[in-house]
Amino acid sequence: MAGARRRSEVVDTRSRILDVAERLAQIRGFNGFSYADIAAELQISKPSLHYHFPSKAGLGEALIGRYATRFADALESIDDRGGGAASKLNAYSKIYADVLEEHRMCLCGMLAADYETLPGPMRDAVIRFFDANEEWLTRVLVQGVDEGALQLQAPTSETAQAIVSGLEGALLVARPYGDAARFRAAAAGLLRGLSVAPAPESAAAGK
Amino acid sequence: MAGARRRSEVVDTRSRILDVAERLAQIRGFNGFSYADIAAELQISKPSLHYHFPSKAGLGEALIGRYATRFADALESIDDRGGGAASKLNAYSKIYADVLEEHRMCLCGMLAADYETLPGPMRDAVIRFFDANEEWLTRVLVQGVDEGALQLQAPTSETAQAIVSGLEGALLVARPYGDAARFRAAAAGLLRGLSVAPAPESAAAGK
DNA sequence: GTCTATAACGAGATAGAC
DNA sequence: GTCTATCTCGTTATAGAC
Repeated sequence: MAGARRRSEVVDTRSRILDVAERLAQIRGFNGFSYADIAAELQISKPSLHYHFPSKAGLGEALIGRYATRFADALESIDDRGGGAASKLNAYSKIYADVLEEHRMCLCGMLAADYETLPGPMRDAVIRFFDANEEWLTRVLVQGVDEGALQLQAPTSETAQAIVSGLEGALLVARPYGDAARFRAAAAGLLRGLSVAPAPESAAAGK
Repeated sequence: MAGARRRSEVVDTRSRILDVAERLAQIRGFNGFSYADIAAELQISKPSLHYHFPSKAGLGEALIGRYATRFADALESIDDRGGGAASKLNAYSKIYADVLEEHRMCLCGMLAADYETLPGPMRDAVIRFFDANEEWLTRVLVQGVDEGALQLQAPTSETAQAIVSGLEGALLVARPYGDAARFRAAAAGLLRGLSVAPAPESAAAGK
């Protein structure tokens, strides 16, 4: 029976720590929050945090790991839903829009800004996050080209890179303005011009 | 004769402080460097820095002010050089490429990430920087449309916003990879697809 | 203008009791 | 697992001599 009912609370303390740390990291950057901030919000002591995450570097690794897993799940769920490449790209863009809705930056976009100050393992995980996004996008773009739904203006992998960085930049700049419309305009223009050159028959649909 | 020959040194101490602080802010973020870092690099004491810039918030304001002025000068210089809208947009993109060459992020792109932690005056200055960039880009896009050299796929001001955020994002993501080609690919794809839809006669040039 | 010395605070982290 | 108490260090900033 030892360990029979781990995680019996409604939400795990470890998870609640990660939730708070994640939000703070997305809003203030990895160097913009402290154990004291998390402790105050969860009303526990700093040493309790250190019990769960001995070092902030380790906390940071756990943060990216969970975020990347959740992101990968979201991409898998888009695939499972089926549909054309254009609708998948719109769903992809919506993930970013939802992040902005909470007045957050993408965690890994924020960590890309903090990159020079991050411990090695966190750096590697940030790179892996972008790589995974680009691989998924590349698959979707190839599907779109095969379907005849997309006409790319540049090599597939470069287009994937431009989409990732374009959406990250749209988040980065829109957030100070607190303007979701700003993000939508940049994202729509990006997808339209860069890759979602719709097949002629749907060109005037405008939806 | 008092004040007859201010700034007699080869380079002003104040300017040298700003130079070092600027580079550190662009690479590590505004919360990622300290007075001690600047002092060590210039081999002067921390209180000497405080003589020139009593508070870090003031230093930050001076940082953005000088950066924005220099940026505006660069844009004016592009205008003075004359040429078509497409070549102006390429020159604009090159400003960003040159920043990446020094392994830096755009100062205001970095400060956009740090935005929530910045003092009010710095926030305002960051917004003004993006506004000024978009105003200049809007003028260039209008020129390009008038010339018949550009065909926009979205309203002019939205296209300008997408260019700024697209280039900022391309810097943000390319920097961790240490890959200038990554930036060039994203920037080229962005300009081509978003606005620099070249007039039919130059479409196949590919230079 | 630049220095030494120091204040005042917040950071990440540990010891050890409960 | 959580706590109080504490450590050590780095941070911005000031006092006051030169």
